[in-house]
Amino acid sequence: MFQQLFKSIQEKVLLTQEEMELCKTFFIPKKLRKKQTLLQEGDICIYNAFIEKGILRSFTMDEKGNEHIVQFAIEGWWITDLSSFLTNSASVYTIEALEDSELLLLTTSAREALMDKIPMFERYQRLLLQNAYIANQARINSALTETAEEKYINLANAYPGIVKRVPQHMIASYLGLTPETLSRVRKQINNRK
Amino acid sequence: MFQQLFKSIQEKVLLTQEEMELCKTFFIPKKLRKKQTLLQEGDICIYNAFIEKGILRSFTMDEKGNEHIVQFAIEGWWITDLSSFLTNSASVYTIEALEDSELLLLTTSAREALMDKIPMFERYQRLLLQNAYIANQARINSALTETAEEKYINLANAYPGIVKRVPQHMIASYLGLTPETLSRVRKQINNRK
DNA sequence: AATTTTAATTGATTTAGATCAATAGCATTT
DNA sequence: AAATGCTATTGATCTAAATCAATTAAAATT
Repeated sequence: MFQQLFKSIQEKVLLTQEEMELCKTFFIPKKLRKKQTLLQEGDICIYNAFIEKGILRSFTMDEKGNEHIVQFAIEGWWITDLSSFLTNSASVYTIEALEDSELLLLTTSAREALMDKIPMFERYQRLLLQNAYIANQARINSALTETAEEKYINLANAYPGIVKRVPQHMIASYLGLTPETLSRVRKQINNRK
Repeated sequence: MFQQLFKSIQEKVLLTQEEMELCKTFFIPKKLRKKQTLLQEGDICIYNAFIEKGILRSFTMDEKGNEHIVQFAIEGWWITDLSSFLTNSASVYTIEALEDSELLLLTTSAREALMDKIPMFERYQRLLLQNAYIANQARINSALTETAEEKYINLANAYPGIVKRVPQHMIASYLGLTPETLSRVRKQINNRK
């Protein structure tokens, strides 16, 4: 149940055996079936979720009913609406399982208690945030500078696991393209090969 | 010299008088005149910069010579190329002063030493990263969902200080628009008033 | 296996914003 | 105050991607 989590932690910091045991007590295991949600838009996000197995997405819905995917997350990654989670404000995102998934949930208070009791856990959280920050900067830069085709090719190279696992129209949504445009982009790429 | 920095820190965590004195010894003061750079694309970013006074931007240059502004930062904010800073890799961004500016610089090793000696400084860094992460998520969502006009109006509301202080074509660049488009968007908004 | 639902493709048309080009408005420098 | 270099505006045209619409393909459900 905790394999992926401790693998993720140990890649970044060193915990003692006792700290790892203590750590376990703060998480709430949770299974989600495909299409079930961890968070509904408008609700307050009370969990920071680590994914042991499966894949989830977070997305917004605009006035016209179009979904915009803000994040995908697979095994070994964390997902939450950080803004809602940290400030107890209504969430603008919905978080949904795209496959049957197994999660380890951390409430705000459990997260803070863990960081107070295990300083290396706070470091782990900071290192995760640093990586997420870098990834988001790269995504902003991509949105500002790349064509539809470049966006798709770069995503497929950087995260082949996600592109293979997720319906194509969701990849389009993540890239800020329509499904039709992504279909044509892919056709173009194949024609050239 | 350290007013803004300690104001920023104290908004997030509590340091003792001794910790604050210790803290000061790790920073390198630096003045930049308008148009001078803190970092050139291709160089390794060895500083994390806190801005006591002034305003800076980080940007990339594409093959056609177009600049794309990734970040603005004013008094009380931090700026760096986090990816280059943390991994000692060549920077893809240039960081430049838009006005005469006063900075406090932290090298990688100084930052790590500070975090080891003052746990609350690590917490401060984590809290900064959390806010930056939330802001970047919002910006990604904006790029995916908003029209040119919405992007401009929302930026002007969220950061009036920056929009007033920076040339219009740089605001356009930050929003992923051409200067011509932003000029027309502004005209439209004014015509309606 | 048949039916319903959901996803992807293809074509025709539209549109938001980009590009190209010229002009006008400011600041700075001489 | 003339000249130089930025900055913003305005108009004409172009284009990448969106939208609308229909068809085909693949999953999921009965």
